[in-house]
Amino acid sequence: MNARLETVLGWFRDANPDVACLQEIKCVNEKFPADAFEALGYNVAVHGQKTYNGVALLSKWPLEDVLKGLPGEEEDEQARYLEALVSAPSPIRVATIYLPNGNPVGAEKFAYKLRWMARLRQRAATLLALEERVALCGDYNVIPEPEDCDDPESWRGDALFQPETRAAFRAIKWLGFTDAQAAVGRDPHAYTFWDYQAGAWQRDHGIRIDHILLSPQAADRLVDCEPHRSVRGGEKPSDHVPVVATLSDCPA
DNA sequence: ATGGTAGACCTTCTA
Repeated sequence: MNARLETVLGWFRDANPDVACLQEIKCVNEKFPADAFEALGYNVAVHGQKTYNGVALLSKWPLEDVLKGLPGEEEDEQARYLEALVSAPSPIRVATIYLPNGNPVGAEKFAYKLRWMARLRQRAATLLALEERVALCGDYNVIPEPEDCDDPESWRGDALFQPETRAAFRAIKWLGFTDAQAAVGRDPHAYTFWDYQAGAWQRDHGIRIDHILLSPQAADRLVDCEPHRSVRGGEKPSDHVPVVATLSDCPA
């Protein structure tokens, strides 16, 4: 996060999002550059962790009902989930999600990924029952369909593309959520991540793993959703690009 | 061909 602060701030000045979800900030709360975002007019909530993981939620509207950590496993100390109510005139409850990578398949990390996804499904069901506008946003580390990657065969053995992983993602979606990028007709499978290695960006060997899931009340307001692909070719890029959803104030 | 890069950090782990 701090290594790429200028890159991120540049994107914020251009895109000017009302709400933003960050993942993999890789720092404790005290080291998150909250003042830089506050200077741009954002309210900041951070659930940080040293070296690994860490998530943050930024909003031009006040944040209420802040929940840090995904419920359901008391001994889980990895900072991968933060949720808050964005108290705009049309409020929306937003979660920033850094779902476990899960590699290698067959080891404890993969079991942890599947447990984490089961817990996310529980939380998602609880949120749906509120019948509010809800957006679950972030790095899901899930390639939902073969069309969401350049070469499905090369991902066959990877935790991001296992049948169990994809089924767990569908199970969350089928509770009643809309995959915002898939729902808008234009480029539904456009990639959101290109590895730093082996010229993945230059060869367009990308994958779509960053998702925005919307409750029915939020999906009713969906106008557009697209990854900001061009930033991947910029200075000091992340290996992920922002996925931006536009919601209207009134039902479409 | 199991390669290659990046970040935070205790010189290795995670992705």
